[in-house]
Amino acid sequence: DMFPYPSGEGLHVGHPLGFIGTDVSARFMRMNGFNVLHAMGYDAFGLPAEQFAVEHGRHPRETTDSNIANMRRQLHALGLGHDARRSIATTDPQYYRWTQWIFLQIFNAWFDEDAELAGGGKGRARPIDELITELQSGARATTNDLVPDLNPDGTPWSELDAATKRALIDSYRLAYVDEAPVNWCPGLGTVLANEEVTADGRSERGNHPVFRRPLKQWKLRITAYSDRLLDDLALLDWPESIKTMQRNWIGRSTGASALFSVEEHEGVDIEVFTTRPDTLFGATYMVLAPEHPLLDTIVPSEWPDATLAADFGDMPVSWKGIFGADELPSGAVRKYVEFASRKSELERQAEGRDKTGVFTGAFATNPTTGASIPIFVADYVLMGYGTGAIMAVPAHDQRDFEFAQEFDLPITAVVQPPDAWFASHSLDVGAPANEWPEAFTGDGVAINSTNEHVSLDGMVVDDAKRRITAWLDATGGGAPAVTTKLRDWLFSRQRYWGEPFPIVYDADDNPIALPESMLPVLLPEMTDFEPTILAEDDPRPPEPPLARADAWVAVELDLGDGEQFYRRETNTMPQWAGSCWYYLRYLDPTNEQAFVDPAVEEYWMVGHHGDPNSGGVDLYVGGAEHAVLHLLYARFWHKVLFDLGHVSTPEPFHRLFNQGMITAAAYTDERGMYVPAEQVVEQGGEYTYEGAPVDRHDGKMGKSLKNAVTPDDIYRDYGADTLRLYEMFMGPLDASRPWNTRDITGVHTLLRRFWRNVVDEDTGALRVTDAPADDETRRQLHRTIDKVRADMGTLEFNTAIAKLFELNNRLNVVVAETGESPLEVVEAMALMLSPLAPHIAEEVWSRLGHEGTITYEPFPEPDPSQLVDDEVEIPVQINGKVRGKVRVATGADDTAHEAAARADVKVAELLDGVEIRKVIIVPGRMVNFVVA
RNA sequence: GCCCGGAUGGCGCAAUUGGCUGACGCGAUCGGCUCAAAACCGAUUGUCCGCAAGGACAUGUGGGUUCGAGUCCCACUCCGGGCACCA
Repeated sequence: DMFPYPSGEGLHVGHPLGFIGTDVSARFMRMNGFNVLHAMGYDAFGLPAEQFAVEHGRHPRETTDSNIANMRRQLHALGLGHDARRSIATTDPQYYRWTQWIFLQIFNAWFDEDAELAGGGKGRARPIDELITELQSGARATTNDLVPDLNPDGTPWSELDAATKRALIDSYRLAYVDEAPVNWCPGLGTVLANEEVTADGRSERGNHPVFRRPLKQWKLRITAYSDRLLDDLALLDWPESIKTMQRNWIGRSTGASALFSVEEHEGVDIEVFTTRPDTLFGATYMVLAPEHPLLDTIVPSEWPDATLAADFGDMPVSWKGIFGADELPSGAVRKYVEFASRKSELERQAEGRDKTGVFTGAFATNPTTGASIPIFVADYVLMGYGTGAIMAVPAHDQRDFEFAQEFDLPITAVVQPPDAWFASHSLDVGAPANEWPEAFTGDGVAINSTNEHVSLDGMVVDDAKRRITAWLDATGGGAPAVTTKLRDWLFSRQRYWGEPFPIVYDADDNPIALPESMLPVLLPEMTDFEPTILAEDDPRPPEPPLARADAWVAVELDLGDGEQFYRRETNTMPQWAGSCWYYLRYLDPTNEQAFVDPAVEEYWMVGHHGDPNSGGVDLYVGGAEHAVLHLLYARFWHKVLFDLGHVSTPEPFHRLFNQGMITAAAYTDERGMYVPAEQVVEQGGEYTYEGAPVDRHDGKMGKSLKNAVTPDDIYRDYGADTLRLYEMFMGPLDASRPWNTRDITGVHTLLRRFWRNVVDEDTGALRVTDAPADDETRRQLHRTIDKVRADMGTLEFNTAIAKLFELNNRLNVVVAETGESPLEVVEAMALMLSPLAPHIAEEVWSRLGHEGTITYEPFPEPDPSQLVDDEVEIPVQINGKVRGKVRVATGADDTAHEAAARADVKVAELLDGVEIRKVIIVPGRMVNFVVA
């Protein structure tokens, strides 16, 4: 009858706040009658299987099951094991099958920008068959903005050849093969999505350098959904910071497009996007991205020294680029393009903002001024954003300003900065722009912006934008435009581990979807499944491990045209594919007829949280590190499934809660190297390691900082309940918290004292009485229930636990005085403790004589009559300083409050003989005398 | 550089959302129990002045609004996170 110490085995936990927080809130919700599906993360099973396999030189499939079993043991050790959880193994053939099935839905869909949405707005996915019908019937034009050169003349469908028809349809698909510059990471032997590359140009996993390289890869058309992904954030109960991150990542900008005609090339226009169309008159040159398709067209055979516009005088030598002044334009441009494409993101970063570029030899005409302006190619313009070309307005854009200084290009002010701006730069008011130290990007009045058709002069920026955009629109030289930073999602990886694509290629290299009946496509057994790691400068294309499985790659199938030979797609899907829909599979994990039964899906996903707007998972607890990865990708897949009628809510996760991480003190020596934290000695605020002083700072627990604390010792010495309770008591769940082992004794004491208030440890007998609690204890009990209930609902477990401490402290007093605990208090205590410390609560519950488990008992309800007091103590202030305290009856009027306050001896003394200017009374709160 | 958070005792953190700052826990100090230590139990614990009663000062810094500011406004400092040549 000693205190029970539930424990487990082999525990390694990186950041268990989320697991335990999820479990505690799930238990609480279930006790309140919610239906709870407890889905541990798809890859929450410790090491990702593939990484584990590579580190241990084993086949991933061998390791996954033991990996999951290991995680189960860990969860059990934390007291997280209970029957509501369901799990699915990522190796489950059914899971492969339905992931591939969803991919086929995406592949066989297109985005109709004009289709009405049920909830208002436009643009949704539709089956590709409907597109084909529209094309055949002529209801839809056969030109396609997605790939403009497929059928530029709009030749009718019936006159197109089969190859063009097929290419046209493929270009509409939400999943498509594209040859374009991608993030190539030789260190991992695979390509990566933009979201998986860090700001300093390295892979998020493994921290290897990443290079840009054109490769043929699968992409998903997430950009089609950028408006809805942005707008629907309003429906969600998510942390504002995550919403902001998604907004920034999608990066919608509004502005205008404008056409600049290329001189000497009849009918060739360069389209630019700008958020500052009001500065069009100040465009003194243009820049194309190194990958811009028009480069080939416009570069002349000779440098145009003779034809340079008068403004530029002799062409500066620097314009010919950094590879020698004797190059012809084509050579200079080609070498520059090569130079730019070979640079890694890391090198770009290291070079800072230094502007490089080459003059293409061609000129364009500024549509407002008619001036000839040179066209450059430079890598500060990115092909992936806007149109891959810009009009450069050096006076009002800092990047253009720096480039113009580097290359001696004219800088013309078309917005007048305020006088204060000139003053702050020690310039005379109205000084010409080529004397400025930086571009002026603020608001001001347009100048130098008049031609014979339009004038902006005198207008503020917003008015000028509207005016010039209207003029561009009217003349056909441009239009209002919206651009986003979001790019299509690069979806293929050169790894063994991952779902194979349900795609084969025919003799003409056309991708063909496998029929549903041929799913799942399983990975072949291979002995060598490691990715091909290439040197950074190796020109060979990356080879996926599956390409080496010859017998698997070549297949003979009947796909409608009789038996034919096909070649399987050898890339695999990224880890995100599975995590994009696992929450749906958890609803119905053993279903072999569908990825989820529609009735089951509707039961769990629709409107259980009382908010009809978004639906989806009621509460999703997870880390903020997935803000623009999993949480964006899953929203995208879910919306496609929604559009195609496979799920019934527009969003996957209604309420998102980001748990914090457990950090720990880490120490660095003089060289900045981490030293083992457990061997650091503290003495009088100074920290030393092997006698040498070290610096202390906080960091995420882990191997790299040498500061991991394994909870093994904690649950061995104190039990899993104590560990759970400690982690929930450390502070708010959404904040990262430093681990401090010695703080554990506090919560352990709470459990031990509660246990002793129920059980006599010497005899094992209950010390519980049916007699009612005294009035004060009972009032405190109901107040505690009220507060704990509220705090649990908002996931504020730390303050809920504080209240349980207080109630148990009261119980200590009662037991000390009477030798017994009132049953009503003990039962409520056990119930309130149950989500937080399930083992001890269950044990107490059972000892109290209850048959069933405490897990399904409803959470206690407060008695409202116990929550109100007859009297309340309030402070009496004089000039805002507390000078006394008085008791007033609940609901007393102002007069009674003032009378009570004046009756206080000390207050009366201080008020004696002074002029009272005003009396502020907040009933039930305070009385304040304002005196002279 | 831009966008989010945050800063309260020796420490982790509370504060009914403008109304008694520091709940609860850790640590520390003193005491009890003990041959002794651990465990356990009790008391004290924001700082300063004071024997005490009591008083003054205190929520990163400097201003402001208010009868009253940890909370609201303005300017700044530091810490954490995210983004970053996005036209």
